Amino acid sequence: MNVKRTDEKIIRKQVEIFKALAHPTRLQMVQMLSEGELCVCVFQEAFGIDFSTVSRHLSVLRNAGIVSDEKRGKNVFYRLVRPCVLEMCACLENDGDCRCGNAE
Amino acid sequence: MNVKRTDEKIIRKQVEIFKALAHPTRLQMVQMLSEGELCVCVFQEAFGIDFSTVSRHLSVLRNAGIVSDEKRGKNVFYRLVRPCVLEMCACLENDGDCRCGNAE
DNA sequence: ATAACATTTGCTATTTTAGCCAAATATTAT
DNA sequence: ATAATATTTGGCTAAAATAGCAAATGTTAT
Repeated sequence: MNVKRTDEKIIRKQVEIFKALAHPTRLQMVQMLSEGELCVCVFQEAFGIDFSTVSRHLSVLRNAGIVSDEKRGKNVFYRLVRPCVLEMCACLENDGDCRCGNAE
Repeated sequence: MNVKRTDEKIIRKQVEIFKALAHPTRLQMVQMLSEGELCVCVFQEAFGIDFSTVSRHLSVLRNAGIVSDEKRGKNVFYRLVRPCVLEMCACLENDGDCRCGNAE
């Protein structure tokens, strides 16, 4: 059988990105960033979890290349650098009736 | 701070889908299905892993609503029911230069 | 220099996921 | 009915992900 197989390296990168998005807190973080950059403290307040946990989640997103960070003063601001993830989420929201790209 | 927060139920569903895609074997399965339905045995051969493992991966994809299964004769065929995941993968493939939806 | 604040990193306990084997189930062939 | 084939499920173990606490780091204010 010669079914299409994608390059291993590409698969690994895609998996890393999907993995990063595969957590409720991180996914909400991404969506909160749709309006623009946010400081770490904002996430901490919004979720009411430990700072260290917030930081870890953000670093998962950063390592996957979904967000970038910038230090200004004593704060660190995160911003979305891969806005297409919002498209993905929007697409998935139309549950069961997803015609995006009508790939068929 | 009144940042946008998506409905919890929607988030959970999205997370389930991303989680399903967040594994190299499953992601390749999805891409193999882009050409059309495939029998379980094809995946088994392609990956050389245990049948039970193949079956488990497929059920993760099915529970997430990404594929559907149909039994015909003594075989079970899986097919993609959410082709937009292919769009997502294609988008992520343009590493670092993803302008899809130009959401910015 | 010291203190206060914001964030990250090291460590540990807990939970979740992955993958195999063996057993169960379902379908077709004999 | 029995055997052979295809797939799923239960049980188990190893590996990975999550979350909190405490300590470390870097930045601004005193």
